[in-house]
Amino acid sequence: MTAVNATLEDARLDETFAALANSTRRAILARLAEGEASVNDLAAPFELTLPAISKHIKVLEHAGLIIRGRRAQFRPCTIDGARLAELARWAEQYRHIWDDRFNRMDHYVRTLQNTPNQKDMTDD
Amino acid sequence: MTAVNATLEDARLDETFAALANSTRRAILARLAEGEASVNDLAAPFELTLPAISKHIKVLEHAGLIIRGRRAQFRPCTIDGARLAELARWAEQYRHIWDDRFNRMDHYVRTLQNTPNQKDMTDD
DNA sequence: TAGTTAATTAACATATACGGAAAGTATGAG
DNA sequence: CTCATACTTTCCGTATATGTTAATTAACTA
Repeated sequence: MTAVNATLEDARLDETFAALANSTRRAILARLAEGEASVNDLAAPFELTLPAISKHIKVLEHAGLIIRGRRAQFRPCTIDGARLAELARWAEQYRHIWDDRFNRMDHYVRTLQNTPNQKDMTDD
Repeated sequence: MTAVNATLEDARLDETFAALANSTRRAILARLAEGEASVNDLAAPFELTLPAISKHIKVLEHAGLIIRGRRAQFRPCTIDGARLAELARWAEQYRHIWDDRFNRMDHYVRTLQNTPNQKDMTDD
């Protein structure tokens, strides 16, 4: 049930992960973490053409990772943390896999659940 | 300089994010967080064919998110937390963007340093 | 108005992703 | 050896991603 139906959050995570699966876009995001920047500002460090950067920015915007403004002929970009927060929460859900302290706690909880003092396991 | 050269970690993050940019693969990972499973076990909840699942598993394995064993004709899959930890660390780097407490601290530090957050864009 | 700057869109080439069907491999069981 | 089970690989179609160059739009500037 849960595994076959794609939820709204699934679709959003698809887009977030896909947007971040490119080092140019991650570098753009890193730059925007230091503050607002124009498309030309963002393009400067790269060996790519402006249209290429423009498209990367479009991907980041569509994924909700950045917000775009207007000032004269400039389209200033700002980072938006909401999707990054969602991503961090997603990763945190696996903390017990990679964090030894949580790993031990997880094992402790499992041990408690297997104690024959509980009613709910229908073992026979 | 930093922005144009792709590092080893960049390539690894590319692969990690790309592997996770698919809800089927994330669901497989979620299942494996509960413990080891065979390919058929993993395929059961989906409406996809076995070859499709097999390929998804291959992507997860190549991205280093899971490890595969051998037991008779079974190829049991296990989750590996290293890349997820790397991902969590990557996201944490942006915590000051989305966490208000850190945001205020960030602002306080900037104020102390008297460092302007933005470049001058000749507003008037 | 003509020109400059900022950025996007269009058209195109190439590569990769994702899915199915069919065939192939590997191990265990009779 | 033969069959069943558990997967993987190959082939193929379709869709999306990433980059280029050339053309276009939008807004300021002289």
